[in-house]
Amino acid sequence: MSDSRESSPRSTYRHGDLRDALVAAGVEMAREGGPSAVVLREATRRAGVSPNAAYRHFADREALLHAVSDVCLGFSADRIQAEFDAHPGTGDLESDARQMLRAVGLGYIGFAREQPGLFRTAFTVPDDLRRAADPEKAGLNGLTPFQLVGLALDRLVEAGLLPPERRPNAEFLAWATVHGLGMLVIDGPLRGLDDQMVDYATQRLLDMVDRGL
Amino acid sequence: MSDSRESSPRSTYRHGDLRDALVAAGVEMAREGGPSAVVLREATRRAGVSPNAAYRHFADREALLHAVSDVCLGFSADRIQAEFDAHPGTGDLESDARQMLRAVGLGYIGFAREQPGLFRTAFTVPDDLRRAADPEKAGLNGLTPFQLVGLALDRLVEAGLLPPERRPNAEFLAWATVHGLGMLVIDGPLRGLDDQMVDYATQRLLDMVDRGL
DNA sequence: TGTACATCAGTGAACGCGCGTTCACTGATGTAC
DNA sequence: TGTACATCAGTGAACGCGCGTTCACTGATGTAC
Repeated sequence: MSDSRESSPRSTYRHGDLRDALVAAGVEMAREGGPSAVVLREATRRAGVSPNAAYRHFADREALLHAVSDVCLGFSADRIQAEFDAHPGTGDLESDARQMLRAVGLGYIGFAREQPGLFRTAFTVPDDLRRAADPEKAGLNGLTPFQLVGLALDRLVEAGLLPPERRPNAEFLAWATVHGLGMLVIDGPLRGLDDQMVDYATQRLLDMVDRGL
Repeated sequence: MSDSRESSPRSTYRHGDLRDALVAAGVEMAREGGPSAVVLREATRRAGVSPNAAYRHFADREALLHAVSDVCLGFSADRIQAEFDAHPGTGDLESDARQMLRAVGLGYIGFAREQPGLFRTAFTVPDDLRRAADPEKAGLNGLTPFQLVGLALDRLVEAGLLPPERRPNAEFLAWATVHGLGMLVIDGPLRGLDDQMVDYATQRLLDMVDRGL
């Protein structure tokens, strides 16, 4: 303490929670530029740590990216949940079930539009690792987006609006639909579309799913 | 000719069609790794030319990527057209119209699965340029994928299967649907899915569109 | 309570790499006379 | 048909950059005695 050696303060030494700090930095980079913007060196820079320190916590860049991607997936689940909460049930089984599915779609596309970088990071996995859609990549409520869609579909079956024999794997259909619009709008040829037009397309898309499922 | 100076052969000098050679090289790179794999230096290398030679034909890397992307879009149109041709009309207006829309979907998803790199290059534009879906990014038949969807939808209207008031902008809906499945399957969380399962999901997705449009 | 020691999260420097882009240039080609 | 010349598609070398990753290390911390 009163030792007067010139050693620098080293306030960052023994960081405490470097792993989380790196992931948090990675998420910010993902927010700004999607998965390819998640750069290991930059993450350490933002965490105030030397580049190689990251290797204490991640095998390589890929491992960091996966961790970041999982967080993003959780965020998307939260966004969908928020849309649920904004549309409380009326008590009518049928309309509530349909509202719930719409809420999933709205939340999903909302997330894509509001956080395109995080969206792309959550839903495009890097080259080789093929992982299922299940581990603990959940939101605050403990559910993944995939499970939230499933929940909504279950309600539709309960309400008698979806024939039970069409229930299995129906997640893929609903999911693909909103995913496609999200992608086209944030990253594809539909980029120029103004907000109003996207709102409109979203509604019509959800109508189509409603009718077509 | 008989000049015995030691000057190297320079067979590549005055290339002849360097622009096309660079685009072709770019397409091959895109095929292997998507848009981010389209690397200017590598393109010149494959064309047997010095790196800066590219700047005679493209303002920068971005410009090359756009040219490559346009070619990919044309390829996708060709693939859709091939699916058309594989399902010749029976004469029945209704079923032909429906078959045609299905063919667009099948061709689109087929292209995504068979050529994921080209698919991603065709349908994800780089960061800033927001361009409409129209210039001469067409296939051999002179039509863009977007226009092909439109054609199929027009037939549905003619056949009385799609109410005219729902026709405007219906391209977005059909497009988003197949685009989403394509993306999820080649690049997203549905990557692990085996071919059979993807076929099945595709059919059900097209059923849904058929019913829901 | 004090001391010796093993652990291991961080440091600092360096590596090789491939990228996009710019520079001043050269020499094959097409055109005007 | 032959010659002078402008054009411009290519060369070759170099730049600065930021990346991922590896190396040998150091010193704060927790634990055993």
